[in-house]
Amino acid sequence: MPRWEPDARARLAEAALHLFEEQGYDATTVEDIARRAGLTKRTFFRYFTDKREVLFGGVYPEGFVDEAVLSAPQSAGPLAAASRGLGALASNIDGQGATAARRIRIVRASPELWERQLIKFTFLAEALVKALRSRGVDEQSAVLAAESGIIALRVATDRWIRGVEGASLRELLEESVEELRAIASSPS
Amino acid sequence: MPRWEPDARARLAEAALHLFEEQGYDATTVEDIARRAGLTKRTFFRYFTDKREVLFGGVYPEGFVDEAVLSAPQSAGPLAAASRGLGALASNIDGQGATAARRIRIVRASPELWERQLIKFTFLAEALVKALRSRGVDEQSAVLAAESGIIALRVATDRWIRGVEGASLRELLEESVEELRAIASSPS
DNA sequence: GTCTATAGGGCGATAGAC
DNA sequence: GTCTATCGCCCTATAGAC
Repeated sequence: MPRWEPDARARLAEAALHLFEEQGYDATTVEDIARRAGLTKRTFFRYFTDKREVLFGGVYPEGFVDEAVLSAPQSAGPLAAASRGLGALASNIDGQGATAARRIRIVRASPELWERQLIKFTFLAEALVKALRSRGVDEQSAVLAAESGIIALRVATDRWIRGVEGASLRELLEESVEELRAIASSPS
Repeated sequence: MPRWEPDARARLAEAALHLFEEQGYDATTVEDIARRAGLTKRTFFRYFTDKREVLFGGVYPEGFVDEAVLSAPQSAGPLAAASRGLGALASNIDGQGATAARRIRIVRASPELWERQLIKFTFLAEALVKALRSRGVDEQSAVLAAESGIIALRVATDRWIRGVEGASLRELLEESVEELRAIASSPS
């Protein structure tokens, strides 16, 4: 018998998800979360640097994109390569079942959490830029391609969350990227 | 004789700018700012909802974009119209002198402030989307054009802040938009 | 686990301006 | 008298230090 229940981190994350859904992010204190996970406030801050991180701390999407970007065909331009990377990420989210959608909905409901989400996108962009750079893309173009790709992902996520069509996030991403291309070649 | 010095809001903003530059955002408390402006902490929170807002609260860039977007020629596509709006904003920043650059540098130095900046970009995007919509652009395209334009502005701002070339933000924005168009038409 | 600094806000008191 | 900007006091929660 272990002295503590295992997976303190995961239990805290699940407790937070539940409480944020039930009573909202603001109305939930760190102590509430810790208690529900059978831990103390002090322990919460050992796992997460702040209250918001509990919704993001387990997810490191940067890991997925790297390989996918590098394995894109030589002929692929910067935006296509970036889309490859984001497509891998989208597939992963598609595979996570309902939890991912729950998380996203909570984040969208709170400005504070949305702020944090936006900065996470920045980290994702940095990872994409790094991968594109090692394909020989220049800095400026890499940043533009990475950030544009992420815009497409965000737009796709909007539609995915509303979820009327039942399409996968990955499919919706492809569509958004195509639309982005169309807009960028619209008359100036 | 008025009982209080006028312009409490502006005094607080200037005090914050000075102290953040001098000792950093984290090391500066709201009380420090208030004291320097000859006010109390409580009054600070009458003007700004939180500590970060003191760097953003005076700036409402959304106002500029609307007219510029609507006055773009009929022939202009969504991205061109969005760029018009952002160009008006860039010109305004160019005209603000050194204060704008000081603000941007402080914001870039603190992750917390950068988070807030990102959410302000979201508001700007919403304003752009609204203007584009009233030009008859569909929702999806409007979001993509607005967000892409803002990406171009961000990239341009990076270069402007480094400021080696001495070019105006407006000029750098035009260049970034052209580069964005090139990337979006790169092979898939 | 306790102790402390700070953010942020609720409410009422104050002291001019009108 | 009313109106309004500021202040004072009190409180909770976050976050981190010891």
